[in-house]
Amino acid sequence: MEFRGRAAPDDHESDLRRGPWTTDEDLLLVNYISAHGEGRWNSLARSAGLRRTGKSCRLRWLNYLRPDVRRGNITPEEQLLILELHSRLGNRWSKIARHLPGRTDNEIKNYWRTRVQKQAKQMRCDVDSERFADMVRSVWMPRLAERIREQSKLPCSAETSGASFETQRLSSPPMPPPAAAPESFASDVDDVCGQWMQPEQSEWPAESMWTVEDIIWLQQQL
DNA sequence: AAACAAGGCAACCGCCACCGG
DNA sequence: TCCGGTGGCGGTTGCCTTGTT
Repeated sequence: MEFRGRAAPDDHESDLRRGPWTTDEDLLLVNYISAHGEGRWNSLARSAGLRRTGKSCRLRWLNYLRPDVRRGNITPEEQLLILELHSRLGNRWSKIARHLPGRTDNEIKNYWRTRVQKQAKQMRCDVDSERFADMVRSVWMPRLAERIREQSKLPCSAETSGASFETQRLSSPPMPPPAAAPESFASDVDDVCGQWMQPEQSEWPAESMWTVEDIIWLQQQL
């Protein structure tokens, strides 16, 4: 993947580079960490011959170069989990990320700030409002769970479905019906909800860490 | 085809907590 | 106790891509 994001010239004052990482820098960092391990980021940066701050190296490694980083679409299960955890933890992105193996706090934060806040905006309400939180709990999350369950019932091909989907326990009780929502608002949700989940439909995940039951259990812990 | 707007996301910034000397 | 170094975290920025006019 090519590099994007803020571009900045070399920092001539401190001889430190900023901005997008080059392939060579990535290689230096990966090779150094595979040989010596991670940690002590400032000295690591110097020892590896990188003209970067320790912070920059750490961020690059954690968010991009780490071998177990998952990239690509946030799956519906992950969406549901993010909504669930955010309702309990708020903007504690790193804590949320710990429940989604391979996802970084940065990625989850970006997801929230782009996708979720966009939907809140379309519904003309504040993303931090109780009204939006209610709608997420009572409409979007049950719908996501329903969609996940529907997808899991589809015939599974080797290409499109991983083993964890096939082994999902489908005898879980149905989700409780959504709580009553103001009618006009609910119709807004109908419009928006489809758009929200649409991008994921064409690329169903090859595997999922969480079953529907896991997520329902999480909801019941509320 | 060109211009413009909006979205996505990598990377940076500032603050804070922790730790060892 | 103080202080500097380090790492973690949430918020923000700004470039590139994609969609729209």
